Amino acid sequence: MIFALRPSESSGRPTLWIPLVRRIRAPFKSLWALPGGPLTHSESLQDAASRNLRETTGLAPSYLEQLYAFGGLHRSPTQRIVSIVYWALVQPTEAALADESENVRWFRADRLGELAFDHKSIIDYALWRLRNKMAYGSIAYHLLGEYFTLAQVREVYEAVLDRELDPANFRRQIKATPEIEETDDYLQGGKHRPPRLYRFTGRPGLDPDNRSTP
Amino acid sequence: MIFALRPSESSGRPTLWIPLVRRIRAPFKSLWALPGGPLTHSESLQDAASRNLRETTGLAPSYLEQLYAFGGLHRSPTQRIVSIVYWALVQPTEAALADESENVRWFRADRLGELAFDHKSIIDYALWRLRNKMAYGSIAYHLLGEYFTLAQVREVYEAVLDRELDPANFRRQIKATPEIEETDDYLQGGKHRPPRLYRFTGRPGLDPDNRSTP
DNA sequence: ATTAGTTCTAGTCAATTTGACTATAACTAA
DNA sequence: TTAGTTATAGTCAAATTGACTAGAACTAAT
Repeated sequence: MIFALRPSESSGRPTLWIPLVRRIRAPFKSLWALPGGPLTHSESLQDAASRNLRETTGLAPSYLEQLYAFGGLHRSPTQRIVSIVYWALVQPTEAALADESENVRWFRADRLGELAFDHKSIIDYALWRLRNKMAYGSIAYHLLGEYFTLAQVREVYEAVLDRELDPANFRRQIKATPEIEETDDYLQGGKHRPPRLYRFTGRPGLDPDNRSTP
Repeated sequence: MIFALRPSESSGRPTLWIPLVRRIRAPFKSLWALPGGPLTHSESLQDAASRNLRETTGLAPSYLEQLYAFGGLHRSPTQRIVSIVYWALVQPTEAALADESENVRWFRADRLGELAFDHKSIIDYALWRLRNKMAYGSIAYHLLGEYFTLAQVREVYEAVLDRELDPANFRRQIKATPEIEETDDYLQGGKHRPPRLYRFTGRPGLDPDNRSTP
């Protein structure tokens, strides 16, 4: 499952979106579902997740982490399926490259209708995890490009946590984290005072199993 | 994998221990390994973890949570194995019931020799997660019995975080959490002033997949 | 050119939390 | 009765947080 920022149609402020694929066969034919597919014998879990994302949506996300292994008995009406779910955060430039078609479309993460299987509850769990990671951790930057303004970081927090934050206090906290590096550049072209650009220098926080194909 | 508190042989203070089973066949014959076994078609992941624990160690832990799904290509020299690992915290009364034998023995979690497969690194990852959960969250109480003193809680924190904590300040923080309930009883039989007993009223924090066999 | 409007940014100040420490209460063992 | 030890409450300064003020720096309208 993939999270990316896109401007909301109504307010224009950035909100969370995820791409879904339409099922073309039973069960749940023509319902929307998370992209995915089987694990082969010659790839690690993470490699399989990457490959499935690429094949279904064309995306190659920079941040990919294991979410959870779902293995309830009745997740699929036809057979017993164990899904080891990965989640990705993609930067706006990456997200723009996603193939969109009749059977692949982006949806607002907080406005989903009925989905195939238990995918709705999987997404709800991922949203909960995302909010938790955001509260303590440096994950927001993977939804932004290499350079960003502090106001953009704040908008990410506001979108995910769904509440407004005081700009001055937020800036003070972010500037106190050593992983955020001030650059000498400013974002030009805005309507008001040009904000300074910053850069994230931290590392993604590797998964324990991340040693992919050696 | 199972964590329990036991007094250290040297200092007598409580430390983390885990039970391991000796492998009786190749690969890694006669090395110690985490208990585990295959998933059958008719049980959820959590049920399978419970059953495997019961069959190998006789334990029925009250706290059981998914740790991570390990799926690297070379975890086993003979075949490709995906392990969905669960971890449990057991109370001292439960831990005392564990079958110990020639092929099942308890080890100090921080003093392990060579283990079968990648089980050493799995345990290291679990220890890291345990420390993280301990720092923010109410997980320590699952290593204690129903009633406990604040000094016992502090000893759990000290064992897991591996540093000493100021008794007075620790007490202040714990007493500020609403999930800790003061009782009218005191622990008798100690050598000094009898400490008050407390009770944990919070819930285990359910897994997303916890709806076991319906 | 001036002004109004907006965002960016730095700073103040009180309230809250944290860390280090002191003091007293309550028990056991000598 | 006293010494020793743990339990518990409290103090105080340092650090952090939340609410707020104010000036700086830009664009767009007049």
